[in-house]
Amino acid sequence: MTKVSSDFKVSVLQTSCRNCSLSSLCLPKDLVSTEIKELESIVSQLPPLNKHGHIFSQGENFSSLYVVRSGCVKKYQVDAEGNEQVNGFSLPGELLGIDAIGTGRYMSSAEALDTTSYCQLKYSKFEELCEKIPGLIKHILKMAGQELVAEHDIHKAISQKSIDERVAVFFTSLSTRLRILGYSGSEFNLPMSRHDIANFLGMQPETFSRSLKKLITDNLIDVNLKNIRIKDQDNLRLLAGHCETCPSNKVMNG
Amino acid sequence: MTKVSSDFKVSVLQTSCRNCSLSSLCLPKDLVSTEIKELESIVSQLPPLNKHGHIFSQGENFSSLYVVRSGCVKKYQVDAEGNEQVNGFSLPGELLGIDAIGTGRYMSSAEALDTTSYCQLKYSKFEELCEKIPGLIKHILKMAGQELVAEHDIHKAISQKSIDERVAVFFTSLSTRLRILGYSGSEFNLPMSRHDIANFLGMQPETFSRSLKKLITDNLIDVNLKNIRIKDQDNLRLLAGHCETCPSNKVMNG
DNA sequence: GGTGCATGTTGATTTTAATCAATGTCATCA
DNA sequence: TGATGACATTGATTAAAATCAACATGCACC
Repeated sequence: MTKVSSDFKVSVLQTSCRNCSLSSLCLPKDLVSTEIKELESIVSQLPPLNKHGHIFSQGENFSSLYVVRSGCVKKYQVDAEGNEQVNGFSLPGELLGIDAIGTGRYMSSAEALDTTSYCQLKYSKFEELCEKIPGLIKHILKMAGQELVAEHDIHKAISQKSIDERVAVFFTSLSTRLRILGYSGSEFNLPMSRHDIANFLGMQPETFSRSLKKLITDNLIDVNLKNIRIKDQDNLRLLAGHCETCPSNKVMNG
Repeated sequence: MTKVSSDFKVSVLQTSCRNCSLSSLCLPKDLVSTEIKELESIVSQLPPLNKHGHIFSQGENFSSLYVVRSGCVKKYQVDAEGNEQVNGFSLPGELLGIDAIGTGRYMSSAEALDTTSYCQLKYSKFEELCEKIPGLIKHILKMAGQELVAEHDIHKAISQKSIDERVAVFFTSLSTRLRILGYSGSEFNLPMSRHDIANFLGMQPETFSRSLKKLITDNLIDVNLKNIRIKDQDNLRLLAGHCETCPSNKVMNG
C-alpha cells in the first residue's frame, strides 16, 4: 500500500533548527543567525521512538520540554483506579511538557502512536536563553495559549455537542492542523485507535463507530480502516459548528 | 445576614504588590526589592468592577494580562449560534488573558460575578520585564501550566464522570482553592448562578439541581441558596474521584 | 411592602448514548 | 498460510440525562 501524504512523517535527517522543515512552527519569528545557533545549542534531537515508546511518563521529574518532529504523540493520564483519559494528540511542531513546569513533574504521559522523532529542550538552559532571545518568551506563551484554546474547544465540544458533531469537530480540526503542516487536509491516515479517539471525545468506542457510519451514509466522509477521506468539507465543518469569525473555532490540539 | 469568611473578598486598599495579600500567589518567589519595584511599575490597579462588569470581552485586541484581586470572575465564550460555554471561574490570585498572547485577541470574555477588583499588566512592558527578572518567566509558565492542568481535570470529569461525581469535583476543587486563599473550605457562598455551574460542568441546570438534592440526602453537603456547607469532605472527595467502571464502587451506588 | 421578573426546583416524558453481548476483521507470527 | 489476539463493528437492551412543562422562590424595583 502506498503512503498518502498525510502519514505525519517528515525527513529526520537534518540536525539543524535552521534547516528543519518545522522551523516556521517551532522557532520564534525574526531570529538572527547567532540566536538560532544559541537555540540549537540547547536542542537535542533524540533517537526516534517506535510505536508505544514514551517521551515521558506521568509522575517523572520534569527536566525538559519536547517538540514533536514527526509522527504523532498521544497525551494521556491514568488515575488511581486505572482509568485512562486521553488529553489530546500532538503533531509535528507541537510542544510537550508545559504543564510540568509549575509542578516539577510531568502531569501526563506522552506516547508515540507511530515511529516518532522529537527534539529535547533542557528547561534550565531554555530559561537562560529566554533572557537572551526576546521573542522566545512570547513564542512559548503563544504555544501555551494555543494549548489552552484547544482545551476550551474540546471542553465545549464534549459539554454541548452531540456525538456526530464531536466527531465532525475532531476530523475538521485534524484536517486543519494537517494542512498547516503541508499535508492533505482531505485525506489522511489516523495513527490512533478508535478507542483513543472515542476516549478523547468523551464517548464509547461503539458510539464512535456508529457515528462514523452515520457520517459515511450522510456522504460527509469515506472511511477505510485507518484511512479517512473528507468528501464534503463544508458540510462537515457546518456540522462541527465551525465558524470562521468565532474565536472558539481555531485549530484544536486533538 | 452576616458574611461568612468565604465571600471571596479581600481588602483592596493597598496599592503595592509588596503588601498585597496575594503576593505569595501572584509574585514569583525570591524577588529582591528593586525587582518588586519594577514589577509594581507595570502593574496598575484598576477601579473595581460591579457585578456583570467585564475585564475584557471576546474578540477585543489583546494588550494586557490581568490578575484577580478580589471577587470572582466568569470566563466564557459565545459561539456564532449564541451558545455560551463557561470555561471556568477565576478567584483572587489567578491570571487572565494568557490564551490571548498568541492570537492577539482575547479568546474569551471575563465577567465579574460580584464586585471584583483586579490588576492590569501591560503585556509589552511585561515582556521587557521578563528579561530583567529571571523568575518571572517561570512564574507565568507555572500559571499557564496550572490552567492547563485544570482544563485536563474538567475534560476528564465531563468525559468520564457521572453527574453527581462532576458536582462533587466542582465543590471539592472550589473548596481546595478557597482554603489556599485562606478562606473556609467547608462553608462558602457561590457567586455564580446554577446555570453557570451547570454549563461549566456540561449538564443542564435541572440536572444540577437534582444532583444537589442527591448530595444533600446523602449527607455530603448542606445547601441554602448560594451558601454551601460541606458536611463530609472525605466522602465528597471520594465521590469526586470515584469512577463508574471501577468494580468496587459499582455496588455502592444503589 | 407588594409586583414582576429572573432564577431555581420539581415532575413526566423522551431522547440519547452507555452497556451488554456477539460477531467480524485485520495484522502478526509461528 | 492458518491460527491467534487485538481491534472494530453491529445489534438489543438498559440507564442516564435532556427536554418539556409547570410551579416555587427570592430579589430588585417601584
